Amino acid sequence: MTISTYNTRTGKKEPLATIKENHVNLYVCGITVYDYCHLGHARSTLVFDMIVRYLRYRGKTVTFIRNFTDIDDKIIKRAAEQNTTTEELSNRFIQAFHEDMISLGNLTPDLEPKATEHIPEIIELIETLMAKELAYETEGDVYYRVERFPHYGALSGRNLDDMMAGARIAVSAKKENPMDFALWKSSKPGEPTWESPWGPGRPGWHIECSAMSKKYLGDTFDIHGGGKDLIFPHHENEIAQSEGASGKPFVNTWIHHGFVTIKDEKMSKSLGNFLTIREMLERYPAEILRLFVFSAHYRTPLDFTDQAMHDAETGLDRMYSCLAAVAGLPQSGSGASAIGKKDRQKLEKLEERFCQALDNDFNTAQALGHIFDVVKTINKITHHLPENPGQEDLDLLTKSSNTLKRVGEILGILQQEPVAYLQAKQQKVLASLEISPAEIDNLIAQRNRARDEKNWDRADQIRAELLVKQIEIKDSASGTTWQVKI
RNA sequence: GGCGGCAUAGCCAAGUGGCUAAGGCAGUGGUCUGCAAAACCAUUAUUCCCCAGUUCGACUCUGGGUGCCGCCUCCA
Repeated sequence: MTISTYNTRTGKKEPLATIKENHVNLYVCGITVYDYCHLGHARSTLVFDMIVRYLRYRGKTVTFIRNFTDIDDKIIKRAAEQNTTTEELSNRFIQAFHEDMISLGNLTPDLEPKATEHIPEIIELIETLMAKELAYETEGDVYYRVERFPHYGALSGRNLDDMMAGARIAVSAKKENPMDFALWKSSKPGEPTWESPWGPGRPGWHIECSAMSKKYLGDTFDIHGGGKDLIFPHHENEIAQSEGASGKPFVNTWIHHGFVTIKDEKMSKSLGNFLTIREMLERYPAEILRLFVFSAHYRTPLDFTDQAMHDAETGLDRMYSCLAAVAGLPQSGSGASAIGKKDRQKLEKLEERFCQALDNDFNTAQALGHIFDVVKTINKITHHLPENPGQEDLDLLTKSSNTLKRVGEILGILQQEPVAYLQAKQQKVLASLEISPAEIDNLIAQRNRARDEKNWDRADQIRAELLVKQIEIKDSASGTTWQVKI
């Protein structure tokens, strides 16, 4: 089995070929740190978290780099507004980002380089471009000469003439061509600056990714990722910079994920229709958010609704209930096997089917379908298990439950103790209710007395009373149990 | 205007040139129960936006149309 990925560069799904066998060098564009991250950023980190986990699961070693852009116009502006330094501001939001990552349960990249810590590398790269006449200096600014780079626009499928026709580019007298972009910007008084051959200034937006990826991964590496909105101009410009300087191919595989939308509109800072990760996690546990994000393929838009979150939550409860049921089975039995061939196969093939789905361009939606399919099968089996089950069947159920947890780990779900998960959930809701367990037990005792007297009206009345307070009761041969209605 | 993507049941969402069009949520009928709940069983798209073409055969390929979204300015 080979892993195939959709490559933006070629526009096709293709087998993932790496430069070094069984090693993947991955560079993901991180955030510009001037504010809290929203759900769209969360999707980005979750998607690459899953990809890294899966590649490692499939036996590859992965060098995972995600940068911080900690100097740019927005940071300068925001710092001025808050009467602080760009350094303080960016450090504050890097810290916030790290907190968010921990809350989301994401792995930490192997390296999280910052632009401001790579100024010498950036200057060196610009000097190379200057020497090749791919860049020019005007009044302390340095621009990239896009007309000199023959493949400019190849990644995003545009050409310079079309883009100029679009004419949405602010024409600057300093530029030879309106499409030329800044590599180095001269600084205004009061702005953070670094010394350079072109005078005091700071790097442009795109150059740090070229400089840092080169430093840590070399001129050519395996996968470069980010949101679809980075294809143009950010990644296009990175290619122009890196390939212009090195003369070698920059990246073999480009992976771009889709946006999170609200009411089918892109969630973005400029539209103001965003929900920060923090706000989100106050409302829903991270595991539910992960399930929601992975319920759609990473390249399609993902529309956020409370209904969708509710669906994810119900689905997760279903998975944990299934795991809890298996955990509650006896350890041993001496009966005959009762699991049919078809069901047995379904359970045994889970891992294989899960991998097939993820091999196919990380199709998490399909993979989750297989998980639910197995959950359904396990539920069916446990429900029909005879009083003295077969040892073989018990072993298969335990094994399947472990497989569920193992594949769940790739998505960052199902890692809690199932019984504890369900209890914690009950308790959380219970804490917000206006009834104590003692009161509930008291009412159930009263109801059971009524039932013994066959006073069904009274019994039903108590049950209805409890239900109003979100308490559901279950009568069974071994007594009455209750749970919070979720 | 240029470039790209999407359109599958009430909602969400996979998928394939021909075998039953996954799965989740919601709904309905049944088993169980004093009645319920939970769980389980069954059931819910003769059909995949519309039109034309290619093909023995298309939802899947080609062309056209419609609608929605994104990028072209900062953006994950």
